[in-house]
Amino acid sequence: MTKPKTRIQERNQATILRAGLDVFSQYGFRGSTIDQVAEASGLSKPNLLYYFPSKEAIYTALLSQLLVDWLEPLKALDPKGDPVEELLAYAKRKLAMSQHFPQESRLFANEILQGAPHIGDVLRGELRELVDDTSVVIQGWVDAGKVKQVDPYHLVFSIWALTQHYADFDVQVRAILGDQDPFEGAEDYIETMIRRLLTA
Amino acid sequence: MTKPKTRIQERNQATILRAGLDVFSQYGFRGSTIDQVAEASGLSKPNLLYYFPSKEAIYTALLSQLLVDWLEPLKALDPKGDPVEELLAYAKRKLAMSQHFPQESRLFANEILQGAPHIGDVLRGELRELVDDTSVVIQGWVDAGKVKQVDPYHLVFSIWALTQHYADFDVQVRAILGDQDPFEGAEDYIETMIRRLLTA
DNA sequence: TCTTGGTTTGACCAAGTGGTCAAAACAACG
DNA sequence: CGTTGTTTTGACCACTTGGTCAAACCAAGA
Repeated sequence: MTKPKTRIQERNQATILRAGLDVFSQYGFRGSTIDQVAEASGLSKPNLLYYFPSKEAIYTALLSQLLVDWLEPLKALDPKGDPVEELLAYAKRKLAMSQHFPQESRLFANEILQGAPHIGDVLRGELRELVDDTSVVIQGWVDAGKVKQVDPYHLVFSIWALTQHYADFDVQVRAILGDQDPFEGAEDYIETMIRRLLTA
Repeated sequence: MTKPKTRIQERNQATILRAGLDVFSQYGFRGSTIDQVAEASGLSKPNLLYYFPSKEAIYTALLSQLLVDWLEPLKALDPKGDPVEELLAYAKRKLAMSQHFPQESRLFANEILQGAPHIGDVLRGELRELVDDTSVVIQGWVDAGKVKQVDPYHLVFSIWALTQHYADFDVQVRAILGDQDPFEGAEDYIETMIRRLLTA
């Protein structure tokens, strides 16, 4: 059994994780320093290392929490629901995550860009199984004639790509759109794209 | 006038840039070290610094070359061509770049993820103008009824997202697809997606 | 009050970092 | 061969980095 945490522990660990997310999501694991995280969290470096044993511990704590949130929406896809609406709901949920938790998206992107050294196993294990299962469901919809012919795997990839792009490439998107909010247009666009892709 | 380069300079600078691409594309600017680049290029660190004055000089040299290659395909879009075929050709070209030059794509992704500190000006300047121009062309096609109603900006974003995803998230895509080559399915999928989006 | 256990910090360390420099090694040409 | 300009390197430096540690601080209960 794990020992109960004091309120101070609870608060400081949360503070550190938030600060770590700020820093790691921007610079990646190697490009970030403990001092940056300490600075961002308002704690001294030794104090920070009192709550987490190492830089890596902060990073992996963030990543494992992230993976839970990340896989959850795909699990929520209901095989018995209306195919197009289910996939649309999934895409919208992913887009909302890009809008409201862009740092999580960028943290993930950084990890993948660097070759997924910390989560390669999860990708080849849990994630792969989950996408395999989802693909079976989608293929079922295709075979039943409920949606047009489409490769299930690449469909999933495309939803990821389209939605995460607005978080990961936020700077670029805003540089081009200027003052305009990207996410309004994005939601309509993605809905249109998916509907035209899947319905006759 | 710039002084002519010797053959050795030519060769070593090219070697260094290739090595720099390997390293920077994986770890980003801050996460990479001169020693890594030196190691990867087979040169000693002082020797490397004989050809480039600093780590940043290598990085910016790579970035500026990259930006040229990056913007070029969009410029090649022909307003007088067939709309769907033009956009398909653009997407395919971008996908081919993801396939054959994934490191360039990841270098760019890293730079953007970190907030584009070195190329923010280019994004807000040259890139924005280019996309503005392209959007006018696409909107013209829409108004002329040559393609279905679609937001030109988000259409461009979606082509970027779909194609670059296969380079930037290569590890993840391959973790899910296993031995299967991602790019075969990707090309068909993207073509289908764009056709269904744009044609009745 | 004193004690106890969690909390915070200044000082420190070894390794890694970007970068310099003088000297050595080399290439090319008269 | 000797000279001259280019290339390469070992040694070095100041600073940063991840991490340690003993000591100080503090909160709460006996």
